[in-house]
Amino acid sequence: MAYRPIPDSVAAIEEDVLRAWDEEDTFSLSLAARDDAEDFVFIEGPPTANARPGVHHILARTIKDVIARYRTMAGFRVPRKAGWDTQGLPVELEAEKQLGISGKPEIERLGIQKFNDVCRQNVFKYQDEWEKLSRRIGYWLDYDNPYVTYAADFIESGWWALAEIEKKGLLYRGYRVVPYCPRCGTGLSSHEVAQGYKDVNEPSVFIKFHLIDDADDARILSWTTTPWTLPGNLGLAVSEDIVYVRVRILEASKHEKKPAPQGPGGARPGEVLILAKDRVEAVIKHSYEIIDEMPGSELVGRRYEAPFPAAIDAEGFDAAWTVLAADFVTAEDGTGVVHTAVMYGEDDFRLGTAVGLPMQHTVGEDGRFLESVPGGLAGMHVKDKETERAIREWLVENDVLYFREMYKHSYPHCWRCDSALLYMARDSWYIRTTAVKDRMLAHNASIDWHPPETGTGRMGEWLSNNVDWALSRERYWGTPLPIWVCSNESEHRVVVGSYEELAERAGPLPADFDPHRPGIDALGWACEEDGCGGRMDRVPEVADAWFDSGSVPFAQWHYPFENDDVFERQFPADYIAEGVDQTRGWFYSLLALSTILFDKAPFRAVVVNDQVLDATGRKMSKTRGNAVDPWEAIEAYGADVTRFYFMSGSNPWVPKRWDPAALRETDRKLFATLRHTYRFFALYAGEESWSHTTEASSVRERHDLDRWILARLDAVIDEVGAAYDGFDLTTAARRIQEFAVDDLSNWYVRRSRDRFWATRPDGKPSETQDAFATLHECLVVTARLLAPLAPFLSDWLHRALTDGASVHLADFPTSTDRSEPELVQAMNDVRQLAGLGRAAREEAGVRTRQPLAALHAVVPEGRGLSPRMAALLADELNVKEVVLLRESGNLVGLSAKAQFGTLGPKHGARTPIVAKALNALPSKILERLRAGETVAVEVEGVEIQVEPGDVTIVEETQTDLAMASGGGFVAALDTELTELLRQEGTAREIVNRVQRLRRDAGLEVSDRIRLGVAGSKVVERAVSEHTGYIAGETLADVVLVGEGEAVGLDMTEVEIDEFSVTIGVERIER
RNA sequence: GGGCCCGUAGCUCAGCCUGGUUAGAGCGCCCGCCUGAUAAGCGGGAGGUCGGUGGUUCAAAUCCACCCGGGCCCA
Repeated sequence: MAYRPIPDSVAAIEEDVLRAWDEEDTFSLSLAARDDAEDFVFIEGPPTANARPGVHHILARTIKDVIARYRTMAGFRVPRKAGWDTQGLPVELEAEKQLGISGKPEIERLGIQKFNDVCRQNVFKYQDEWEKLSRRIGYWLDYDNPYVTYAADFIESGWWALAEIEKKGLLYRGYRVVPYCPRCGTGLSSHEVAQGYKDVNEPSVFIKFHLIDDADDARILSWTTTPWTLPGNLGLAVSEDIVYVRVRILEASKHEKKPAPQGPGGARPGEVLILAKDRVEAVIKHSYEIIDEMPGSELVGRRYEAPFPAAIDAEGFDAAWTVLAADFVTAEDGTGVVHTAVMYGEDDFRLGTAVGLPMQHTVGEDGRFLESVPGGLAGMHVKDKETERAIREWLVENDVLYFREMYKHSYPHCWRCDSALLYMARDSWYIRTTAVKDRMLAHNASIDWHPPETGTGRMGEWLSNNVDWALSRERYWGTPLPIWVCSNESEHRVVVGSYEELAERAGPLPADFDPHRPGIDALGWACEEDGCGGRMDRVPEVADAWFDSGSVPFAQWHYPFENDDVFERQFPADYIAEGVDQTRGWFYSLLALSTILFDKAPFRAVVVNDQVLDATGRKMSKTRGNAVDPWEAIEAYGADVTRFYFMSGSNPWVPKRWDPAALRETDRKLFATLRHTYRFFALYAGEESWSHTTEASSVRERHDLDRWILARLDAVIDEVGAAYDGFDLTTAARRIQEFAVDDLSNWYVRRSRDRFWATRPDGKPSETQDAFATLHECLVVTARLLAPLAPFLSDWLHRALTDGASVHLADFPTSTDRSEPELVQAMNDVRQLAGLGRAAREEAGVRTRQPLAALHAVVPEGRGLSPRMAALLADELNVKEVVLLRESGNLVGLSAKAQFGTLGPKHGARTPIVAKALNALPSKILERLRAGETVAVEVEGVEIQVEPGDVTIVEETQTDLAMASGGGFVAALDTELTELLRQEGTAREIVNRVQRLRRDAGLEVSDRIRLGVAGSKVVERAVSEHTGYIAGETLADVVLVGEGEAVGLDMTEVEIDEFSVTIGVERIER
């Protein structure tokens, strides 16, 4: 049969394969083929379909795909449901942008219904693009039946989960300080905050709080990096254990070169300031004297003047504007006195609750100061530059600013809209994840993390500092919280766990019920508590979108309302794979919900990938304009190459630089080699009319090269299988590449070339069938090994080699018992010697085409070189014979290399001296050691027993032959040229020139020719002596030597060394 | 301030867990070779204080401590 010619272009190959997949629906077939098999469960982490996929998504999706394809081939059924994350802030932001509005008031003015309609339409704005890219890179997923987080079924499962959480008493409403985005108008969960830390340089201020009724008229000095919280100040926290001092400002500045204070504010000579003793040096900019020292406890209870007196009505709160004791205060930064704004800090809020401070806001939901705030600040946005200036002016006017300086720190920003977050006390719904912290830690420890340190470190550390999950979002497009609360008594509440339950209470629902706002907001009923008479209304919030993604394991099946059996089978998942940024994102939300609802780890294994950086190692970002378009990459290099590059370059969890040079290299190295190897195979299988239905001899009877490459193949099958099993895709990729390039192409095919044509020049019968059968098997198996990583070329090759069967429907190869350790070792030795022999040739300046008489070789002790191996080596190096120096008895001396591993424990500090002595041992003693004797040797006056294992003995040679050595091997070439050798060399040169002429003339490899050669006597004699050889190599039926003979041939002049030769090649028509 | 990762040749990375003699690949560069796969392939060479300092040890890229630089994540 004829094997298909392989297209030159990668794109053509990949398009061929894509077409085949579409036509036969290979993905479905691959699932159907495993219908009765055990499930290997994968969950697709849902991408948000409201942004274009980037090149890093190829990395993440490749990992997912490789493992799924491998497990399928290994005998599992691996269903892969696509999924889309469709709710939450990102979608709302996109809608706002499209509608040209911004912020909650404008949304409500427009109407929630209209707004949510736009959200819904926008969700799949980029879905096509995601699907297109995913298909093109060969990421197999069931895109026809995806789970969609906004679907009513999906949301109902979420409701069920929340009702369960309520039943367990883990759902509560709390007034807590949360990171709040004033632009989005919602609090963020801790794992969202985790996404948005940025380094900022902001003003921090040292404030003088004027004590009331103080003998020195002293001011307590406090420090804050958030001046906007000062109007909300209600207390000053000190530590009872820290020592505080009163310092009096003297006239001169302490820092002569840099007179302080900088900027406005400052302190007048004679003014008395109070702060922690340890902070004086760092904080006080003037020269000063310490006039008193006291523990913080002495300050507690003192009253001071409010910096913004009217901002808060503290009538009836005795603790307001007093010094308070708190255990969170340290003297490590600031002044050892912490300004406390009850509503704007977690510690502050806790302290305020404890001592009874008023809970009043000075900042509104929109991030602007309320009317009560003096100084013209009302209505100003707290984070604006002008606001900062206005606050500063107020502080200066009221003589409370001591010092202002820029302070660099990292501060959380909204991960979507980039606004600086404000810590604000908000009413919010929580899941009490802290109640299951230990269980989460235990489950996390059971997960097979790749790499492990992400599990133990990043995730583990995070979990041990777990805080309750702030679940609610005061937004519009999301899973509505199914919580109905009584208008009379907030303790009367119902968490609705299904639409059926809702219908029972609120009346029948339409068939196509949509649970989204605002429709759901209108549903209510009379409070069911006896005699209450209140009305049950839904709380206005929606759920954090992470709640949706965390619900995927059950909600994708609409569990528990249907598909119980599927869910049971598919939970927990066997593996997931996402970016490291999901540690506190999806990985966490999965773990939290799974622990609360099922007390199980939601996935058994996870492969974490890091980012893809640009070529210079910087993060890719749209704003920087250094993001690589995934389509460009695929057009330039193909999907296989891109996938393989990501997998083979380094482990997925190492940050990667996008390296076009490495991509090209990947193509040239592995993929081009495979294409060439196939082309070679197909060409000669065609010439020799071989097909894989041809009977070959049993492996035992085959040539050394065949048995060797098959032994290697088996070893590689085991290594690659084990690597895939262990999620070690990088090792799998590298092992395959080494085999395909180094072993198969660069040695097996290279050494076997002439075994692929039946008419061998030497006239001996060849084992062509065996060679074809062996190469065919190697190619088929390599395709299968490679299939998960490079699904395109592997499938193309597999189909071409096996009558059209897709590689993705094949089983993963298993090794058979064909290992031949001695043969593999011997072949390694030969390859070592071949390398050294080439080096020796280069040393001697003798080209390989010139035959030489002999190679004198040394192999490491205990190893030999069979005649067949020697012949192989002789052929490779173009020498007449290979002589083992040991056997020829020539030129061999011995030298020793001390083995530190065994010597060290025996000789301790004397090891280096002993080693030196042993390395100098004479051959006579080494002979005895080699024979297995233990020998007594004197080292610096001390006799030691040297055992055979203490040294490695290497054979050495003293020779004037061209030689190279290394690793216990020596290759020495006899470079003396006899007349015969010269002639033969010339004959080979002629062959080489003729082959070039054949190719230049566009001849087929099997075309027969008439050959004419003319030149000097030396050349003509060489040709005459080797006519048979030349004819055989060049497929010349007729060889005409000499000017007079080669008449009628079109002669070309070529150079061979110093001779000029004319050669004529003419195809013989048959 | 804390957690995790990384720092080895001009570049991209192995090796480190389990210490052992002259630290390996690939790319790039220089030189050479081969070619019945050929806009390929092979070999050789130059190139490294293994981020720094200290420690443990007969012996440290490897183990420990501290520091420096980079990244990610948090406070």
